[in-house]
Amino acid sequence: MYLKLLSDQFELGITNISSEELAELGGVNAAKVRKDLSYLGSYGTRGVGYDVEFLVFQIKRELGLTHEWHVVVVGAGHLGNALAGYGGFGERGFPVGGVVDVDPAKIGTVVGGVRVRHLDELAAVVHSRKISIGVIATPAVAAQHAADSLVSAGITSILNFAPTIINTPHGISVRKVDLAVELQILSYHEQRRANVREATKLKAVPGNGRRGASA
Amino acid sequence: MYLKLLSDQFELGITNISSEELAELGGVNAAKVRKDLSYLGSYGTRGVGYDVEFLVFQIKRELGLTHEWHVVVVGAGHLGNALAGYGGFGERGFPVGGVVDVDPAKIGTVVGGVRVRHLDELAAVVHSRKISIGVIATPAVAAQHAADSLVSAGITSILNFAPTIINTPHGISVRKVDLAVELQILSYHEQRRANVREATKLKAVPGNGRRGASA
DNA sequence: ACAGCTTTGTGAAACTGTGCACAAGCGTCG
DNA sequence: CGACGCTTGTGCACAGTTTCACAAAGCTGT
Ligand SMILES: NC(=O)c1ccc[n+]([C@@H]2O[C@H](COP(=O)([O-])OP(=O)(O)OC[C@H]3O[C@@H](n4cnc5c(N)ncnc54)[C@H](O)[C@@H]3O)[C@@H](O)[C@H]2O)c1
Ligand SMILES: NC(=O)c1ccc[n+]([C@@H]2O[C@H](COP(=O)([O-])OP(=O)(O)OC[C@H]3O[C@@H](n4cnc5c(N)ncnc54)[C@H](O)[C@@H]3O)[C@@H](O)[C@H]2O)c1
Repeated sequence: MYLKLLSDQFELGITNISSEELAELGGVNAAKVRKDLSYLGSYGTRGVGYDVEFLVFQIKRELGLTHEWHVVVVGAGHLGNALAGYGGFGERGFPVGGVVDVDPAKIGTVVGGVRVRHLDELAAVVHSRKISIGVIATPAVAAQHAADSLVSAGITSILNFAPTIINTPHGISVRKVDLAVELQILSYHEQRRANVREATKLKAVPGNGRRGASA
Repeated sequence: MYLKLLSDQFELGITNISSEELAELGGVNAAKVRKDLSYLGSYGTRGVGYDVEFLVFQIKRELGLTHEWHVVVVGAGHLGNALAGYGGFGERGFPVGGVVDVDPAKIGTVVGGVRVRHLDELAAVVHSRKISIGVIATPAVAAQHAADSLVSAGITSILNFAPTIINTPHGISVRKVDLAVELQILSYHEQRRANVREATKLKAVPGNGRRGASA
């Protein structure tokens, strides 16, 4: 978040920023900002603030963003297309270095300037570009297979969009983006707003008379 | 997460589950599972476990998923199309109840069975279906405008895909999905794996000799 | 009816994260 | 060149979360 905010500020011509201002932009506490940034090193100047450009560099260094990370997308369907065709990743340092699928109708088509290749060629795609991050955009049933293929091909980080938990060997980083979960969190808040009266009792008296219903 | 896991288990014909098993599926601690579930009420049976179907119902009730929540998508571009055309939301209780855009070329086209309407008609779309959740899939520069339009139309929850922080009045729930951030987290782990030697010093001696560079 | 086994529900402890408050350090200005 | 104002960096306290550990409770078989 800090990286995004600071990059945006830098674009606007801001060269220096205080923890107070940065906290305001990010909607967090200023002390937290300072503590977070202190993990990078002691790069602020007392009485002045932080040098925006320098801080951007330091955060990028810490996150490993000093060079680009090509990613490979598995599944060239709706989502795979949107992802590959989306320039935003390249801008943020993650160009799409390959797209694979199993559907003969998809193979050979070009999405986002990249030709779709067969899943069997995944290892070749990965090695040719030294790719270490894979994105799963296949249906849920194929997600585990996709993950296994990625791991065999030498991928060590996976971003999973399929709404299923995938199993990977130890040492592989996996992150899951589940849009339905995001919506559920929103619906929970909506629900809460709808009946504030009952909600206040939530933690105090959770069993609200329905106790025996499980019998 | 529990809802998803339990629903999946129920589909597989599992009618009863212990906190131990559920913890295993979710990759968390069994005591945590029990404490989490205890907030819903005391619905387990000692010596036996939890009734899967009943627990699914209880979680749905708590999350406000006893009825469907229609959502409105703002922006009918790549992402808006993928979202509207994606049946997964409807299945999980969030059917797309409307799509709006400002591009005349997009308006009138049909995505995922829904006709794209003009942003000006947002309030009408929202009221006709009693929609309270809006999804922003516009370019970053238009995200704030989209948010303002949603709020004026009466929306109280927003899911934002644009890589920018939006300002909303108090009382509006906002969640942000930033895919670049997910990739950055993965690249951080990759980075760590690449140089474990230096990484061990990270917290102890953060300023590794580059201190003066900001001057 | 009761022993033995299993699993929940939950205090208490351990751990992690957040925020306050202030000394230390830097820049500026008279 | 020293006083003053501003902002960082961090010790400490508080808050929240996770885990442990065990009594309570249900089920099965005798
Ligand atoms: N479309 C969305 O907006 C959206 C949103 C959230 C989550 N998702 C999830 O993303 C995934 C993809 O969604 P989609 O709408 O793009 O689906 P889709 O059906 O349009 O595309 C899936 C693609 O995966 C390919 N595929 C199938 N098995 C494969 C395998 N073993 N290896 C490689 N490729 C394989 C198919 O040929 C197809 O091209 C799904 O799991 C979905 O739940 C999609
Ligand atoms: N495509 C992806 O895979 C992807 C991934 C992550 C994030 N995003 C983000 O999602 C957003 C949309 O991406 P996209 O690829 O679909 O872009 P896109 O350009 O394909 O679509 C944007 C759509 O929004 C419409 N629009 C513009 N201003 C509007 C306004 N004020 N009100 C309503 N509609 C408006 C445009 O007419 C267009 O149809 C962007 O902010 C992007 O950063 C996209």
